[in-house]
Amino acid sequence: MGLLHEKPSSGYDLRKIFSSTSMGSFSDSPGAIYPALERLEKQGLLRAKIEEGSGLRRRKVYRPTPKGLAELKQWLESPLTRDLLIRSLSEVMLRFAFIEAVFDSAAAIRFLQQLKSLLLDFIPELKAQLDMLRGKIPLSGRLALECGIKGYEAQLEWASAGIKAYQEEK
Amino acid sequence: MGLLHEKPSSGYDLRKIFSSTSMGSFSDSPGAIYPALERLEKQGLLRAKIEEGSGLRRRKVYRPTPKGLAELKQWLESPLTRDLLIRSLSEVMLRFAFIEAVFDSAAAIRFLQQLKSLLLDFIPELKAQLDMLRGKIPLSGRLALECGIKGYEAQLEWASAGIKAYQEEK
DNA sequence: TAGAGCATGTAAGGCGTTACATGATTTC
DNA sequence: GAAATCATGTAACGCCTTACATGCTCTA
Repeated sequence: MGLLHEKPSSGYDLRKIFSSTSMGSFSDSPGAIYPALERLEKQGLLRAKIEEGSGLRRRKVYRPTPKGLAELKQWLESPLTRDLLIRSLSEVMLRFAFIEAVFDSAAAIRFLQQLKSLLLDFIPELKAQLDMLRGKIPLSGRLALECGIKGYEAQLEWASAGIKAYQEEK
Repeated sequence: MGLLHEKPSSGYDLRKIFSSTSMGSFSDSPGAIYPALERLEKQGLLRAKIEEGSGLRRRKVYRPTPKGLAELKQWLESPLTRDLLIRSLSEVMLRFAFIEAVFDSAAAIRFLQQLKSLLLDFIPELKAQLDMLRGKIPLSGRLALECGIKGYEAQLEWASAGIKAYQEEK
């Protein structure tokens, strides 16, 4: 939906995008894409338009309906939760990637600030867990937890830098 | 399989583990776990033993068969690829988490070294991509790519620190 | 004896995967 | 005219999700 809002496209276009860039690892298989587009059309979130003109074979170009755009906006605006951060960082980044095109840079800043405060709460808790576990678990377990913490710290720095970058842009 | 090698368990035990710790986000639903255990048993990778003794209700405790352990080892030993790193960091960390229990700390060091050399190749390429894209894509797109790079850099540092930690342990 | 927790399971529906099928158009 | 590429689809199969079902055991 985000991609189609930026540029109305056919299933084949989406396949090319998914197979060339490793977009959060979406499937580029036709058996996934075409039925999914049909489902979204049936739900009234997308509308297809058949293009014939340009000498090539017919293409079905999809674009979001007003209802679809509303759903997309709702998804982008839904509050970030710790749960989402743990289970699906890729979804968080996907939302960030589309937020500027659907709203504006102010919305992107708000998103980054939300992410930042979530991380500022979360990281100390993880460190506390790590301290409690010290000595009780094998080295590999401790290291794995540390890897997670380092990753979140890197994200925190990144979010701060991102906020600055947006503010300097203006 | 990794969990069952560390400690033979029932489906209920696994559900508790998956719901309490957020283990790479495995599903704790009975409709996922019980059929999966049955499939693995049918494939000859697990063997179930019914425990009755301790006054509680019957429990089916699963443990890997020799064939299952061999498969587990093969999975843990299969070479790390860039593709896996991009698509499923959680699988990489899962493998690391079990490698010490199934093999030994020397294997864990080898794993970290493999990860390190993969990252040393990969990070400069990502940076080159970022440079090429500079000015051509919206700020949010550039930032998203930067977030990925920072994450990989954090992992690289972590892997180096991990190797040191193992060497000091000895 | 009612309820909470232990423990295993089943059924319907949804969606992704792999693999195959089809036909149009461009290129050599 | 053969092969590659464009472009859309279908079918079988597998697995997960949600929700429901079952029955045992311990505690109040």
